[in-house]
Amino acid sequence: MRSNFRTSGQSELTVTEAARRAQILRHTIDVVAERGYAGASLNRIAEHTGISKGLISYHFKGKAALLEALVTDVFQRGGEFVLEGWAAELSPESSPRTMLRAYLEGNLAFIASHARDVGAIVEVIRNHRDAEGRLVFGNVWTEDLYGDLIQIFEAGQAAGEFRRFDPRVMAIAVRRVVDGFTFQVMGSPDVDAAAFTAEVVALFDHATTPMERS
Amino acid sequence: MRSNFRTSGQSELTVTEAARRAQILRHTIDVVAERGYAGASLNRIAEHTGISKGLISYHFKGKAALLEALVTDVFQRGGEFVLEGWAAELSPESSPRTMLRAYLEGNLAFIASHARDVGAIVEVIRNHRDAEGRLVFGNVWTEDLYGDLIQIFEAGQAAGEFRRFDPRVMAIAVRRVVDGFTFQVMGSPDVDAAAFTAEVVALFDHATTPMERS
DNA sequence: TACAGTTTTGACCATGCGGTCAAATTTTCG
DNA sequence: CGAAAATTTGACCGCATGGTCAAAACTGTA
Repeated sequence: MRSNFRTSGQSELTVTEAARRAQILRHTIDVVAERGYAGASLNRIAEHTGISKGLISYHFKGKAALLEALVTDVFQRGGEFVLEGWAAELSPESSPRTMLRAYLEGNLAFIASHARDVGAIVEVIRNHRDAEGRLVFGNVWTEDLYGDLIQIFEAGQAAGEFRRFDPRVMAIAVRRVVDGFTFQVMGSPDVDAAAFTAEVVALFDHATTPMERS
Repeated sequence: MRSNFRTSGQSELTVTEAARRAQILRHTIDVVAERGYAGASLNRIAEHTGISKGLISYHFKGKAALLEALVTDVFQRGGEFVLEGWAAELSPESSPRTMLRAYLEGNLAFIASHARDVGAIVEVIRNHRDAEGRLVFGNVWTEDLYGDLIQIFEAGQAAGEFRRFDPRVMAIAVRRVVDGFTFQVMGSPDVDAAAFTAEVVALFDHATTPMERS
C-alpha cells in the first residue's frame, strides 16, 4: 500500500502510476466535455476509461483532487503552448500591438487545437464548488489571466500606440471573446479558426486604436 | 386536486397559485445565484423559500419545468426592459450605430439592476441538460440572440457606417462581453456600471468604425 | 518458487437527490 | 355551518452519487 498522493512533484511516480493518472485525466476531460460537469460522475469516468471506480480513488485522493489535477494539467499545457508561440514570434522588444496580436493568435490557436481540453477546464472552473458553495477556481481564472493583458495595454497607452481606455475592461473583453471561441469550436468543429482569429485580431486592433473619424 | 400545469397562458391561475409560483421562482433564482446550478436542489430551494419540498412539485411538474419557467421568466422581463429602453431612445429610423449603442446600454443596464436574475439564468442555460446529456437551452441562447445584432451590423455595413467585418463574429463578441458583465456585477456589487458601459460602448464603437491610421 | 510490494476489483456504505402520495390543513362558497 | 375544492405537509421510494475496504490479481526479485 502506498498512501502518498503527489500534488505537484512528478518525482516518485511509478511508470504504471504516471500512465494511469494520465489515462484517467484524459478520459475525465472527455467525459466532462461531453456530459458537462454534473454528468462527470466517478462511475461514468471509470466506465469511460474501462477501469473500476475504486481505481480512480486509488490514484486520486478524491473527486476534488481529480478535478484540480485536471485544471492544473490543461492550464499548464496551455501556458506552455502559448509561450512557445510567443518565443517564435516576438522579439525582445515587440510593440504592444504586436504582443496583443500574438496573445490573441496564441490563445485562439491553442483553443482551436485543444477544444475539448479547454472546454473541460472551463466547465470545471465554472462549476466546481467547495462544501460551502463557493467556487474553488473563481478568482484564479480572473486575476491571474488579466495581468498579462493589462500590462500590454498600459505599455501601449504609455507609448501612445493605444487610445485611452480602461485596461481592465479591455482585458475582460478580450478574455471573454477568447474563452467564447471554445464554445464555437465545441459547438461546430468545422468552424474556420483562421478566419475567426483574423476577425478577432481586427476587432481588437480597431478597438484599441485612436479614431480619426472622416 | 387540480392536475393541470400551465406552461404559457396566465389565464386560469388562482391568486394563491400565481403568488406561490412567483415566490418559488424568486427563491429559486436566489439559490441558483448563490449555490450554482448543482447546488440548487429542490430541498434547498424549499428550505430557502420556507415551504415543503412537495409544494414545489405541486406547482411545477418537475425540476426541469421549474428551471424552464425560471429561464422564460427572466428572459421575458429582460426583453421587456430592453424594449422599453429602445422605445424611449430610438426614433423609428435611428442609425445602426445608435442602435448598437442602445443595445449595449439597454442590456448592460438590465444586467446591472438584475444581476442575480441574469446570473441565475446564465447558470441554468449553461448547465441544464436532458437525460442524454444534451444542453437543453444550448441553441436558444445562441441563435435567437445573435439575430438582432447581426441585423444591426448588416444595416450599418450597407449604409457604409460600419467597416467590413464578419457580423456573426462581432455579434458573438458583443454577447460575450455583455454576458461577462454579469459576473463582474455578481463578483463585486460595487462596480461602476455607468463607467463599464461607457467603456464597452466606446470599445465597440471603435471596433466597428473604419480606421484611418495617422 | 515464494514472497513482498503494487495495482485492481467489486461489493458495500451513508447521503442526498427528484419524485410520489395519503393525509392534514386551509380556503371557498352554497 | 358544512361540504367540496384547493393547498400544504411530511413520510416514503428508488436511484445515483462519492467514498471505503478487504480480498484478489498482478508485478518484480531473491
